[in-house]
Amino acid sequence: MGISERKEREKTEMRDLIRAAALKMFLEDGYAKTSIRKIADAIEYSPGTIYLYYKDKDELLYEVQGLAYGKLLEAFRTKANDKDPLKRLIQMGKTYVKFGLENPELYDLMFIIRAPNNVDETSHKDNGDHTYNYLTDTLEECINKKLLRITDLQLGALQVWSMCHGLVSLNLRCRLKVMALGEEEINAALSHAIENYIASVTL
Amino acid sequence: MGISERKEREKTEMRDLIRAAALKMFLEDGYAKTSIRKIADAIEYSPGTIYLYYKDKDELLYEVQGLAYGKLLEAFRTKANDKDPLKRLIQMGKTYVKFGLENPELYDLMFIIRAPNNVDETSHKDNGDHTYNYLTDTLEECINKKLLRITDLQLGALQVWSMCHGLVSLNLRCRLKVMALGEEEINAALSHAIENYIASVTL
DNA sequence: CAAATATACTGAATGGTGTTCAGTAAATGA
DNA sequence: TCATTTACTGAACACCATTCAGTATATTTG
Repeated sequence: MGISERKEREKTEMRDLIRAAALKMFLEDGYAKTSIRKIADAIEYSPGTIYLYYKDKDELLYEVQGLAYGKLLEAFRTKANDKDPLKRLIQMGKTYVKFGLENPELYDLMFIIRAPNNVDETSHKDNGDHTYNYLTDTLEECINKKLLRITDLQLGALQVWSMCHGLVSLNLRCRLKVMALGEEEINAALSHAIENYIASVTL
Repeated sequence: MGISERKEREKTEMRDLIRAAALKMFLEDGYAKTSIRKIADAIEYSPGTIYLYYKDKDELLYEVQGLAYGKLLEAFRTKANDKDPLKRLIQMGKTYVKFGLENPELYDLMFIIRAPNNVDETSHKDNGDHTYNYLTDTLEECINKKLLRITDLQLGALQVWSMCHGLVSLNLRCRLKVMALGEEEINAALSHAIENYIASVTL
């Protein structure tokens, strides 16, 4: 029976269509401002149809998060691949911050938005894990080669990630206003902060 | 004329009433889930009345942020006041993280929610500034006494704050799931991370 | 004191949101 | 050919922030 296979194909194609439209609109206008109605309009279907393919808006967010984690991983692979793990670590930090500042809406949905807690995890989790592992692998190499003041892998990863996320998210949410810096100065400060931090944990 | 003074008083009393109800409900249910209608219900006025005292929901958020910054400052003053600036810095870090984890909805509205950009700043800003200055003052003392690997005050403040905010916000948003730790372990990890970080920048 | 004005408040209405579901029309299977 | 399954629709539901004509009370003026 080729029919059921075709139906299967059409089903995943429809899911892809919805996901793609959602990604585009989430990127442009953000998750909150993108309504199911608008997505439905964009793909020329009725709002109800989307619910035949996705349980709710959260599940759609979850899928797009998977794509976004993949994009970040790709950025790491192309821009943070120095042989020297320490240099790679610095490249990673800068790539991460740059990624966040250049894709604010995407970063938002990846790490700032309240995560849906009603969705089963599949490929989404994989992409997230792979990206996180890219960090732990690099960090492990640094630790093994005794390049860092850091000795605990998990604790180190938590620190590096938190520092980078803190820099990006405080800036995206305009909470660095208290520092009374111009936009240029802020970007420079973020860059300096990440360099300076890695330097301070380097032996 | 005592009348206009009484009217003035009544006006600020009404603002206080609304602000207090909003604070309570924001704390319990979060900003997003607290509707103007619910606040109006709680104080037994109609929704329209709230708009006679606050321009919009954002302005209400802005006011409550002021209160929240004040609460954090109070926590610093009572729990992070060691004479030794280095010890004080560590106390501050721990106090900050504890504050965030114990008041998730408050922390949310202080540092994670999209800031309103349509509001004039007054006492809100003051509270935020004072809290930030508590950090820079402590850090400045550490730098002056040459206790830290940090030399630039602003850069140092940015780093310390970002690290703490990163730890809290990643955890509040359940993004530390990738680390596959239990709740107990996570809390310990956050505590360790902050200690370990300060230690690594200590001379 | 009475009339005019200013103030405080209401609640229905507007235009949005996510989500559901009875109904329809087309494709498939018997 | 007819019954059934499948895909889709769009109106309806219960919310949301915000506005504004209308009302009722309080104050000021003549």
